[in-house]
Amino acid sequence: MKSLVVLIGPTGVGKTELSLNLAERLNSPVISCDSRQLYKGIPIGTAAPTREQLQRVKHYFIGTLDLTDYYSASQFEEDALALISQLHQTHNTLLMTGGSMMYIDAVCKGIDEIPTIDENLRKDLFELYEREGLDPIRNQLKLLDPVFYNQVDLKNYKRVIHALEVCLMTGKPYSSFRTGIDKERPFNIIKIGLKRDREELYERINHRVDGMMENGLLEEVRRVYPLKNLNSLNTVGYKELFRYLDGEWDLSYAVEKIKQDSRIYSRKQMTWFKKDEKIVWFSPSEIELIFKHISTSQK
RNA sequence: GGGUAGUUACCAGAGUGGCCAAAUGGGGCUGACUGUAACUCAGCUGGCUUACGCCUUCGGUGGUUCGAAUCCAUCACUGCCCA
Repeated sequence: MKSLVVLIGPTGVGKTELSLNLAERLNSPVISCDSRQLYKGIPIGTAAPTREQLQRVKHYFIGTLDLTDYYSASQFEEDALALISQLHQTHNTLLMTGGSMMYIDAVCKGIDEIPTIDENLRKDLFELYEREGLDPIRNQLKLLDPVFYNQVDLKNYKRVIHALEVCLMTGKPYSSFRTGIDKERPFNIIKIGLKRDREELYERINHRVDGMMENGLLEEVRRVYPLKNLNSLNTVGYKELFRYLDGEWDLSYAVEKIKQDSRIYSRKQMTWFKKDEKIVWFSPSEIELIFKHISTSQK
């Protein structure tokens, strides 16, 4: 049976460095599972692997998309499964790593088949929302999909709009696409979680942000500033510095906000991961111990 | 030394006699989340309690009052102005 080892953890916990060690031991490339490192041109703020790290181990899904490209968890599911299947021909065990919760689940559990939404329809609905608020959208959804209407958080405009998009696009209720059934994968999945004390994690995040600034994050943000409204740049590290460039915030405040938003993001990740009972959690020292055992048993 | 404004929960800041455990914002915490997900959204945030509720708070102390964060006296501290 082929396997996929998935290294999971919140932002800043140290996945990248550990993934290199693991990949070398497993003799596997690294399949990145990060919804932002996927994009070209934003390596500093997304803490993408460095050039040296990329040379050390072959990586997939790093810097492969343009910021203007449309992408989604569902597409990642498709792309990742195709890659995994191909790599499994030559590798028994593969390593995937990343913190994008939904992308991980898309690969491990699958996402229901839903047609991709037409760009214009999405735009029209969003404009309707901006113009008249959520009420007309809610009302249409209530008509077209009363089941989902009763399930959604009706204040969450993204979920509400998306559900309506699907209804209008397909002529069927959104809820009819939602099976809630996990897909079977033709390989064994091992989930390893890297954990750290919150205080330590926060410290690492804060330091990492300072390091990003020293490494030219502001320049990187300036370069993509003209594209600031793209979803790909609705991202911690960018949205805050955009506000600095807009003249709304001063620089030190924006940097503090990056740290704060990163901490919040790491917490949201943990909330999501906590529900996943398949994850086996290790602290860095426990991982070190395991590595030591592996290396002695190999001698 | 004189005058004046102030001292409210983690922070900022409303509240000027009962409807006050005390608006609001920030921060913090907890959670939801199957196609734009580093998105988007929600709840909690004095203590005990599942809850009804009870208890301790609005700089300190002492008063007035049926009743005080709110009124009075006094002490302490802080800002500003004058010496």
